[in-house]
Amino acid sequence: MSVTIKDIAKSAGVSYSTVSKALRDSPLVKKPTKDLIMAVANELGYQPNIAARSLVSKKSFTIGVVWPTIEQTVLSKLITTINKELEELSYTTLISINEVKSALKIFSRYQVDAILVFDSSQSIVSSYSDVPIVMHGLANKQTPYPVIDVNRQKATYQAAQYLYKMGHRYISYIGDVEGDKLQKEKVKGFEQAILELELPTYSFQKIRVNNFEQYDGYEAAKQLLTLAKRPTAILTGSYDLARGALQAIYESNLSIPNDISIISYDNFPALEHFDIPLSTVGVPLDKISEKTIEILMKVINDEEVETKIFMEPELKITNSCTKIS
Amino acid sequence: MSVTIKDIAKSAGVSYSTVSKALRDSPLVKKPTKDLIMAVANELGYQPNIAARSLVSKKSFTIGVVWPTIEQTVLSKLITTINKELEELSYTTLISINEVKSALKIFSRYQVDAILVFDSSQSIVSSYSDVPIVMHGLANKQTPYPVIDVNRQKATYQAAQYLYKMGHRYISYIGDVEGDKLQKEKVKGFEQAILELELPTYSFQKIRVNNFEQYDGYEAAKQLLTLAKRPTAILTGSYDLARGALQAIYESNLSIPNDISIISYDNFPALEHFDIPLSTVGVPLDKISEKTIEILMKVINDEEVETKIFMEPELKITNSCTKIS
DNA sequence: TTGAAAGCGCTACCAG
DNA sequence: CTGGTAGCGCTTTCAA
Repeated sequence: MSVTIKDIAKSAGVSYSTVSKALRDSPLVKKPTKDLIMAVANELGYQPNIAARSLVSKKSFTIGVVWPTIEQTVLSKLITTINKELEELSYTTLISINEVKSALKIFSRYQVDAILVFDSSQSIVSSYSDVPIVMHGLANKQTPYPVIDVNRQKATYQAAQYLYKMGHRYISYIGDVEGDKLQKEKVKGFEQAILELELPTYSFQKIRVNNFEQYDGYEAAKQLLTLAKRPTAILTGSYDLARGALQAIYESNLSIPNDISIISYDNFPALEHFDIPLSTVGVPLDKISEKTIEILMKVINDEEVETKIFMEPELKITNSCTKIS
Repeated sequence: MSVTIKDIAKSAGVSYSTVSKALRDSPLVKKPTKDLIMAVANELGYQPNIAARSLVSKKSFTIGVVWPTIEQTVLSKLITTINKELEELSYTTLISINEVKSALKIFSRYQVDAILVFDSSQSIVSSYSDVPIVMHGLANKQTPYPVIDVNRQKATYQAAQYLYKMGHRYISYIGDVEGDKLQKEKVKGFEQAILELELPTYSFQKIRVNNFEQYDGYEAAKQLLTLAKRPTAILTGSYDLARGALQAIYESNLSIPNDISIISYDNFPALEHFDIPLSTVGVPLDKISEKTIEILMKVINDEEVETKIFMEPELKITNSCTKIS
């Protein structure tokens, strides 16, 4: 059997309610008593039983994260960041990779304080019990819980517009053109730019990739670079695709940005270790994470919170883009 | 408040101990009563409180998985598989991405039935409380808990020997030569083959890569293929590296296996969608998963279990290898 | 400042 | 077969 507060009480010669208070650092316990109890607890290797604690206090200081698609590494960075920040707020993060419905059930049974759902499949989430839910995904529907969404369309739109303003007229988009709604939004933004700029559609190009690995970006870019009229600028749908594209460009002995400009969707701080820092557009990872924590804390404390939270992308231009005449 | 068995009892007009029994499908409750209770529970959207349940029954039917390195996608496949199999045994899997020590603390506080640790850093894990631990990693030290290890050295050794037997005398290894112990084991197996075969060391080659992405394999293979005396066979340290290498080979207009043979370390069922199926060596994913579940169930049921479990690699040869004269 | 006691939601045992 | 009741480990009144 593991050691309980009763064991500590016996060992320290106090009542077990005093132990409980001491361990919670209550001001109702005298310093010496507290110290003694702490010492004994330490020595015995005491670990509080969360089950018992949350049973009475109705608080578990735990956030459940529903992440059915661990294969998607993009999220791993965000989840790691969120995990770290929650830890600093003395919250524990537990992750389930089950499908949304069953993961929700698990977490509600565990009486976590809140559930954070990552789900691009946009399935309707009906809440079990009364555990508050926060979701990452598309905020297009009316939901009973807050959804944090990133304005992907605006991001690619912004990037395309910027490239246009810099004089580019042959711009290619590399991304998952036939993908899920999240991906389609990015394509939409690109297309919107075409429309508004009233440019001939042939001057824009979409290259389809099947997934988001570096290699796909490499292949797509290679294909582009052999065109008779090769693009003067490339916009990629993800960081990994950009990495592949960069490689293809270097291999073709083209230089960035003189021969070709490049901007990538995604915005997290891993993007620095290139010869030329990559221009990016998207919501910075730390801002998403910060907002997520903020919303989580709000729902936990029963504060009012909007159900649709759109985050604005930021365009970060570096030397990977240049003006052409 | 969420609904409890007392609410159900009131609604169904029975005692709450009967409800408890009915929900656990006990034979001590008559079918009609059971049906009634089930119906009411369903209607009320009842979710059992795990905290309360495990508090009294000392069983949580939950396995805690410690996975501090989510970035490593190789593991994501294995963990997904294990998760699925545990689900079928009606066990719940909860994942923590915190560092080993703090994750162990969390899970022991949650009174999970067992903790599964994935840790290549080989840090010594001291058990909190009495939750049994099963580890994936290096089984070289004496530990108080079972460690499941894969004989990586034997795997690469086997592969190199096989290639030798097929007449190859110029064999290159692509992998993380300076990596952690897990990676070094693979290198060791390769080197062991060189030694035992008493071949001049120059006929073997190790190409160092920094991480395990497809692109690294691509680059490494490219480098190899431009050598004056290019290898007739390549052994890669991972699936992703192999994919990159394949690409480089195709681009050089070489054909597999006529111009070059290739074997990859890693052994899971994603390897089929190549033009030529890849030869592999390693412990099949499903066998690792199966063994893991077996050990977990044993430690949960307090059965005796060895502390060092070595799994034997399997060499699967396909058309990606051929004999040369 | 400390201790005693109630009770969180549930299981398990015993009585009927 | 069903109901009553003790108690899991803990927090939180209320008394002392």
